[in-house]
Amino acid sequence: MNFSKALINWYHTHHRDLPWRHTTAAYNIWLSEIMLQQTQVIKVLDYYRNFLEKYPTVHDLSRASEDEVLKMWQGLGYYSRARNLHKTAQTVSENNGEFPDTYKELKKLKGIGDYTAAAISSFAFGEAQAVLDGNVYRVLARYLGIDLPINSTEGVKLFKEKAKQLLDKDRPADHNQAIMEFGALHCKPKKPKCDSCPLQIDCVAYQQNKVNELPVKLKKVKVRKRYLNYVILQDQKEHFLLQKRTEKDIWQNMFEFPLYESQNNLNQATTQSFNLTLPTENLIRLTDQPIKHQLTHQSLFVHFWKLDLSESFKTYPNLLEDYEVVTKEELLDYAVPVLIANYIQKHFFKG
DNA sequence: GAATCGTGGCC
DNA sequence: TGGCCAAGATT
Repeated sequence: MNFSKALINWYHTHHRDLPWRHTTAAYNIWLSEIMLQQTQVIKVLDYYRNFLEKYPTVHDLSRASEDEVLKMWQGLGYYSRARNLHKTAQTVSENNGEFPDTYKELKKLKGIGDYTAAAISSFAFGEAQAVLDGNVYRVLARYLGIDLPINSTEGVKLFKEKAKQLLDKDRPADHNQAIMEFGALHCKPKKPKCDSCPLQIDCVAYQQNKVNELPVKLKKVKVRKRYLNYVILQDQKEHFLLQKRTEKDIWQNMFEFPLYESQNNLNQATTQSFNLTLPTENLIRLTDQPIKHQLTHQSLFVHFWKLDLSESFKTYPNLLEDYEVVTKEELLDYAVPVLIANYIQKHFFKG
């Protein structure tokens, strides 16, 4: 039995029942694939359901505001996906709501790269394009015994060739689903189930006892440390200040409290530290130890501070130009990083 | 083309 | 615990 047939046979017996596998609608497939990028299936389920409920069609999504889409995406991470999703929804909506039906045209849309174009074109339109995601890299590296780093230029080129060669061009959708599911459930990163593997006999890594050494991946993660200070500014009317992150940085277009980024952990601060045009007053630090928040390339050490004004924010009109003034309840309507969402919950709603 | 973009679970 | 990993794309 050849590679693809063995995988498809395995898939018929072992695949998970996932909601986006019950449809060939390009909109649904696209939505699920964007969400699944660098994200585990289990985490996507709720978001996928919520999005489809709120935005049944691509037109509904296109008419939403980016702020609302980001709020819906909150917690899923890699927020550029949400911004690109929104942008592509508008592009497609203007095209009568019809997605391009070829790999080549799909790739022109924001947020759709090699993998996603292959996934949509094969799942929704039956085009013979081989997907190449983390699962496929792992399965192919082991099955073929390839030790070229999967994230090197040469490696990517070779794996693309191999994936294309092995694709069952008569059943591209089944083949793609099968190889990814097989990688996710059977040929796992750790403790792969080689003992019951349908590919065991032909698997180079298994035969050479190199399963745990493949795939090879270059690690080049230099993590930088950042020290963030957020001040929870409350006025006499129990209003709070938020601002939108607009720089090309983490959490672009999401909201946060007034921020002062320092060079080290801060023991004391004033309103001047935060560039706030208020009478200089010392702030009270709410956090004893900084909250550590780990991103892929950054370690964040975050302190929260507070200052209760005895006046209204309206006393300081220039503040209103730079910040959103919101009530405690309205804080929950803004898309904020998980770190801040957690602190809001803890500080305002659980004591 | 290397660097960058979140978050949570796992061991 | 800290590094690795998860249906990658963009610049």
